[in-house]
Amino acid sequence: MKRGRRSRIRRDLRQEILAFIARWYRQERTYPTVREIQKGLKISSPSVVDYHLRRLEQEDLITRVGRRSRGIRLRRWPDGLAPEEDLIPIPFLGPIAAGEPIPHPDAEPLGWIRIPRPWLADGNGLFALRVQGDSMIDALVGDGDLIIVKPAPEVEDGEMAVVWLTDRHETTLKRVYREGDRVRLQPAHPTMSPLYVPAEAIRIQGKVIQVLRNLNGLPLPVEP
Amino acid sequence: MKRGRRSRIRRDLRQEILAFIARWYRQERTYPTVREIQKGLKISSPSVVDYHLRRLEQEDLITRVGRRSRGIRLRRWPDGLAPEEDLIPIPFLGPIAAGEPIPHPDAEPLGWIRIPRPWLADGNGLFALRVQGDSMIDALVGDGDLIIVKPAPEVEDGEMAVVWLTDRHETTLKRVYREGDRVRLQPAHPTMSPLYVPAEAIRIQGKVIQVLRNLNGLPLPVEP
DNA sequence: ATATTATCCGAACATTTGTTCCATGTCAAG
DNA sequence: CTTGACATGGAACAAATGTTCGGATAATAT
Repeated sequence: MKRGRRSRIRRDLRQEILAFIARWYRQERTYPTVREIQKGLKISSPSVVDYHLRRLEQEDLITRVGRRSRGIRLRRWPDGLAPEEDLIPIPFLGPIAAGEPIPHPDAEPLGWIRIPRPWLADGNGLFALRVQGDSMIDALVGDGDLIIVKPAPEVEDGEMAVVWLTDRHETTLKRVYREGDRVRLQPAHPTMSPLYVPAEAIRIQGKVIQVLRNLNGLPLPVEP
Repeated sequence: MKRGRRSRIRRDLRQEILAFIARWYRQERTYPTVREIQKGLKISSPSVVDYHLRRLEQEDLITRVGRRSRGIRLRRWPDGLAPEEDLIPIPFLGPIAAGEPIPHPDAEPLGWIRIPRPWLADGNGLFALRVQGDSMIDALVGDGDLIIVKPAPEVEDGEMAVVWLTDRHETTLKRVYREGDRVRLQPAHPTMSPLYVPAEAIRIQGKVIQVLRNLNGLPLPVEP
């Protein structure tokens, strides 16, 4: 057995291989062969690749189907390398009614609703709530509507916000305008008159960035 | 050369192969090998498959990448075998304002908006309109909202419909209730009072099955 | 009928690809 | 240092896969 100079052990070769598979899939929409991985990562022998693939399989990160060519399948996507999804899952945190504060954003989601990516500038941190009752009707939000909320302690003047009124123990949706030491809460409905409250009597919970409503009976589906 | 009994020529074998590739891809998310096609369609020799694959390539229905295994790629999906898309394109027909009738459903679309499949019972025949102005505000539909409409000459009692008022030359959204020879048009807003008109003074244009609203400035994107 | 074209068939060849074997090297713990 | 787990290297085998070739048959045009 010949032995040239050994290259040093690559401590994270396993992760490199995983990432390579993911990148390959993203570009080619198919999985690489053992030898394509070998060449792509300049590994000296297919047996090394095979060795790591077995390990990855033990760790449940990939599966291999039989002896078929290109039989590698990713079970989990390495961070940041998941293929671009068209639909972004937003956690659904439950109903929201006038008399109750909104659920904590980190609460265990009751389900997920998937929103087309182009509809959202950034899906991060968003959550969805189902509106109960007509209390937000002057924000043009009716019973059963689904709202997508971005948590935020403050909002720009004029933005539609989820507001918790500390003294009334009420949640509402209003456009918020700061006016000195008080705040004007303006309904979306043009003929409704605004509400003025002291600045310390409200807590901004977040911005409403989207309202979704289905009219034909069934509400927008939330997947478990 | 031996010669057993020949099987009759399969006149549409080429199409069968194409369909087989599509089915295989739908299920496996990868492309079949020549011999997998051969076995799947009970073809006597891989050369027959190869022969048809060349033809399909000439017809620009598939591509083949080099000598790589599983190197077939579909260029067009045979009818009815396209993979299930998560997003259904709905034609966007333009703005709708109080004073104008809605565009004809068959009009040339100005763009497309893609709606998640689970949100729609059936995407067939639907179209999207952008609401202009506040004239439909008592249906909880505001300026800039996008509505998804299913064309229909009639609606069930209580359904939200796009209604053309023939004498006023106005388009509105209302819930429709038949009451003898007149019709009650009920706003979605609970405090607004209904409008009563003679049955012949309205034209039902369709049902509103969805309302979509983006609050953070940008309207829901319509792709050209 | 004859000619022409399209299709099929079996076999074999040439690569590609998955897999195994065994020797050897690397590294950290004891 | 010794040990053991982990990792690498080279080679070869076996199976799979893509491809070619010559000839046959079937369908269609002339």
